[in-house]
Amino acid sequence: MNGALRDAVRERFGTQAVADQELFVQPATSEKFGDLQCNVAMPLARRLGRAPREVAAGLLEGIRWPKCVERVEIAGPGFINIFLSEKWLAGYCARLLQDERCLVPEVGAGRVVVMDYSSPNVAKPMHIGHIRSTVIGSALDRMYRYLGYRVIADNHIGDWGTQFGILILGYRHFVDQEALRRSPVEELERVYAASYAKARTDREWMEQARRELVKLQRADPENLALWSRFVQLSLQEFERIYRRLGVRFDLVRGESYYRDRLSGIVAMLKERGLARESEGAQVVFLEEEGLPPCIVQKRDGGFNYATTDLATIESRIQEFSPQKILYVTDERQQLHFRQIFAIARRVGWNTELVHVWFGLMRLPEGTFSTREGNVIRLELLLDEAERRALEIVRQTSPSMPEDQQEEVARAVGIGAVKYADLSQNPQSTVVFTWDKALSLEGNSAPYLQYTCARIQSVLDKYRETIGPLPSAESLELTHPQERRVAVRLVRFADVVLRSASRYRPNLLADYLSDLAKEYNTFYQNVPFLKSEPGVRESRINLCRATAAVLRRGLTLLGIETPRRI
RNA sequence: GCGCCUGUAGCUCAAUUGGACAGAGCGUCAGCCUCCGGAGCUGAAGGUUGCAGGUUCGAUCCCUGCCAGGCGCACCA
Repeated sequence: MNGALRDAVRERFGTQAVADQELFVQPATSEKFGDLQCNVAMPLARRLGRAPREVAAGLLEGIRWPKCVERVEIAGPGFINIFLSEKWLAGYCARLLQDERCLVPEVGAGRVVVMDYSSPNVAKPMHIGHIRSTVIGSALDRMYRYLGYRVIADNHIGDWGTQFGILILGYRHFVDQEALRRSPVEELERVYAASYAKARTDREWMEQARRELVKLQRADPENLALWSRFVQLSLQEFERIYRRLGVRFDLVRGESYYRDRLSGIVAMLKERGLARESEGAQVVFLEEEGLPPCIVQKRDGGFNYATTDLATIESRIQEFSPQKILYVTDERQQLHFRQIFAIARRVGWNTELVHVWFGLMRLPEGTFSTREGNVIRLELLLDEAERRALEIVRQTSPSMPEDQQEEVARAVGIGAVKYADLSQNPQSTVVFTWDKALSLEGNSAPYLQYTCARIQSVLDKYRETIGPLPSAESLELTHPQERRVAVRLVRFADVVLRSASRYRPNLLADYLSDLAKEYNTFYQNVPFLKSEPGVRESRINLCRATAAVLRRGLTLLGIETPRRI
């Protein structure tokens, strides 16, 4: 359809008239304006100095529409309203029902994208601040994979750096082995905090920590063994959380993985005249880009995160030749990545680098920090989510066996936590409250899961009382509400594409809740199991198609859909 | 001081990057047949999109200036 319009524009107004990327058709803003609309006539009219309606009329004259178009109207100042053929809509839903992929095209086939998300620090428990990167990153990961991209999800954990000197020293003096066995990461964090506090007032202690760090960097066996143990303990705990969240990485390469490349990066930057000495450090100046200078080697000869990130890019390009590398981090790193990307461009690395940033998570009383002691551990949040969900499941499904209740509570609770984050614009700041994070009503995961379970139940009932599910071909739209559902099903593929290409899972979440709402209206107001044979089968198929899209959509967001909830 | 972001219904959030009378959920109010799962459905009330200008057929969106808040700005990541 876009093609037909674009061709018509080119033919009548010249090839320069519109850019390739320009959006031509979009969902209509109201159903009285049809199913789709095209607004291209108005900007075009301005450029041509003609009346918009006249341009629209000229555009439509003799245009060769695809067969899905029933009729077209010009309205208002020059809107082109497109009405889809009912028969085509029904046919599309029938095809969607028979297609494993819900007719979502594999636009990413043959393309590679590296994704960098979650990335917690070793020796610190994951807290609620980590959830956005993990959940948003994981949703984008799933969407890109589904679109046919080869995705390499790399958990770039903070496992190297100055903090390990302090930690090793603290470990030697303060560790409580019993506590370490009980709750390893919690204990490591305590040890680190104690050592850090001492270092701030005690110069000698600070100096010792620095020596421990140097020993580690020179591969002293004892310190290396300790470091490696800290990493292992932390990874085990992270893994436990990832399992609960259904998050999986292809690689877990911490910063340490790139440590042997760091001096090479700096040497390369110097050689190309990009880095030069300033105040004892090696610095890349980025005046042309309007950015502040970026330090790539400290005065003491040590490297910092900028160096590591550059080395990481180099390594990823060499190993995977990705078209794109995605970083999902909070907004505070915007400047840092703009610097890194600018340097990468100067070096000549032409992989597309994208910083997908999201707003900070805060508490009502302000920013949280380890030092303030007001962090909320991620595991605690997940526990609470499941607990609240279980309470409700027990109320609403008292006859369900206990282990199934728990299983449902898990899916619902975790789903609610994820959905709370995924359903809003990533870039907005989140003020954390328990009730918001664990919302189980309104526009929430359980509403969508409930809708899926209801459809499942309808299908079960059909098989029980009528027979095997009907052939997928029989699908007709005989009620206006069916049409509303069908129009939305048709949009699914576009929504997935748009949501992925704009790095906005909330666009998909919005769509799913809209679809579920239309379906529930249908469910509530239009009989189907009790309607006449024929119509009944058609409506059952519409239910099935809806379920397929809801399930697929939720899976892309990383949310489970239990058969019953 | 410079830069990035945010400000939308009482509350929590949308709005397909300039489109048609700004939409949902929660809360409030009024309803839903011995009927497929009531975690549901139908309806009502609720708005000067922070403020003031500008650009044009048209602005929550773009430009300028204010106000309020968040974040960042050379050796932490």
